[in-house]
Amino acid sequence: MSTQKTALVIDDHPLVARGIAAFLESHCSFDVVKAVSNIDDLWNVIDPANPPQMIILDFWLPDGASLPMLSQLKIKYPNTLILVVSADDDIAVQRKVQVAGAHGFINKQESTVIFVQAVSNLLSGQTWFANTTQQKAPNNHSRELAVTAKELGLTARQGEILALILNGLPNKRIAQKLSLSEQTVKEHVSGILSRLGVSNRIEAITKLRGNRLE
Amino acid sequence: MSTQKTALVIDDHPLVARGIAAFLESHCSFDVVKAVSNIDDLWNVIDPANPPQMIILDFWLPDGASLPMLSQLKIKYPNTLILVVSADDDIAVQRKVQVAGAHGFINKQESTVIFVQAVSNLLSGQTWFANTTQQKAPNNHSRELAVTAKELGLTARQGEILALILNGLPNKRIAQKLSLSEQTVKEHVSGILSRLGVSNRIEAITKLRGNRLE
DNA sequence: ATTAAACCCCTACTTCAGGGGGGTTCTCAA
DNA sequence: TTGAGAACCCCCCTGAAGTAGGGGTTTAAT
Repeated sequence: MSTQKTALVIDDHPLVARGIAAFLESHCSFDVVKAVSNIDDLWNVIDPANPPQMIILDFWLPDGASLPMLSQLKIKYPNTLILVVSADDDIAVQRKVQVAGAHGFINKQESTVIFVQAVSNLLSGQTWFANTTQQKAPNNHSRELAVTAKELGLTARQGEILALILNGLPNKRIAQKLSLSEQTVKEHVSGILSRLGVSNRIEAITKLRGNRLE
Repeated sequence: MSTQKTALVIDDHPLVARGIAAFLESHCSFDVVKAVSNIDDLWNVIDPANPPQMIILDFWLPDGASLPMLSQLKIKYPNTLILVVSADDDIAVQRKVQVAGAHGFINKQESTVIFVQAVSNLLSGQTWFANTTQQKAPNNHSRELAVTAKELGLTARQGEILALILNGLPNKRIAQKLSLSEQTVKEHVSGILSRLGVSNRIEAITKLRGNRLE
């Protein structure tokens, strides 16, 4: 139980909070994800002796309460990762939460795959903030639920193999289908797994569950 | 598959859409809940021969596209229930969607319990609008569904373990979680696999993808 | 009282998955 | 020209997954 990975979602819309929590539980390797919609509830839900590994915080809480709350969270639970989500893509908002000490900022319009990547980045000790110079391009082109190999940072071959993995094929059958040696398939699989930040194909499947590839 | 109960969630924020979909799958009696974030995708996702029982539609889509879309949906799929959700509680919004033919309207700030009630009301043929001539029928039939119950020939323990398998947990962690020996878990896994007619857990996951265990 | 089924544990054993070494080509860019 | 990256192949090794034996308990039904 000391190894329980827990997270907490704060959003003033209960349905959204519960929904994101459910998503995190099924896609991001958390054991328990709680959801709160009321700012007062927040402090009751957190166990001071065992704070969550990560808090997903909606930026647009009533009365602009999110930034002060962020500061309080940083003080009380300095080891908790804080990922701020927002519905608007004003770069000023990101800068605000960044200086306030959040570990990551992500737009609600981002695809779920990007969201999963952001979460795993934070979990591995990195941060997640949009680069103000580039960005923009990838997600405007619609089709949010369909994921391309490029969006995942995969090569064409890797994307091809990932599609077969997601269909449940073992390496041997992938090799037959693509006329490759099984060893070569393993190489590609290893590349895919490390790129996705998972440790085996099952995690890859459950992580990308609900998304179509290509 | 003709008895599959499906729903569709439309929200321009992918995470919210997927989150609500996950919530519906786990808390309402739907077998499959799809999520789309792009208006163009909507028409591709719907199978005209087998439209979803219910569509959850975010009111604040870009360019005010929700009302025209609502009308189109009513024409093409008159039997599909439409529940509109919105972040603001302007009564005028509700009136608009009501005259446009929606079966229900609910605020995102409502508790999840209310949301579940609204969904089951619609499913039972009633409507759900605030402030009008309707009363909150308190849980007329609480058929807590059977989304994908163990009634696929699995014992209680097997269902419990299958749920963990579908979340991507390896045998060792399943054993820890249930305080069992790893070997015992393997026994149950073997039982599950032969019962489901698959040869390994990956096939089980891909076979049951989209279904949620209780 | 006996049987059956669900549950639990053990020792093997085989196969697969994934990581670690080696390599080889080919292409593209500095 | 050199170098980097992608795609391909091979061998070895660890560990997980799954099967097949062997035990055992409890509970419910016959």
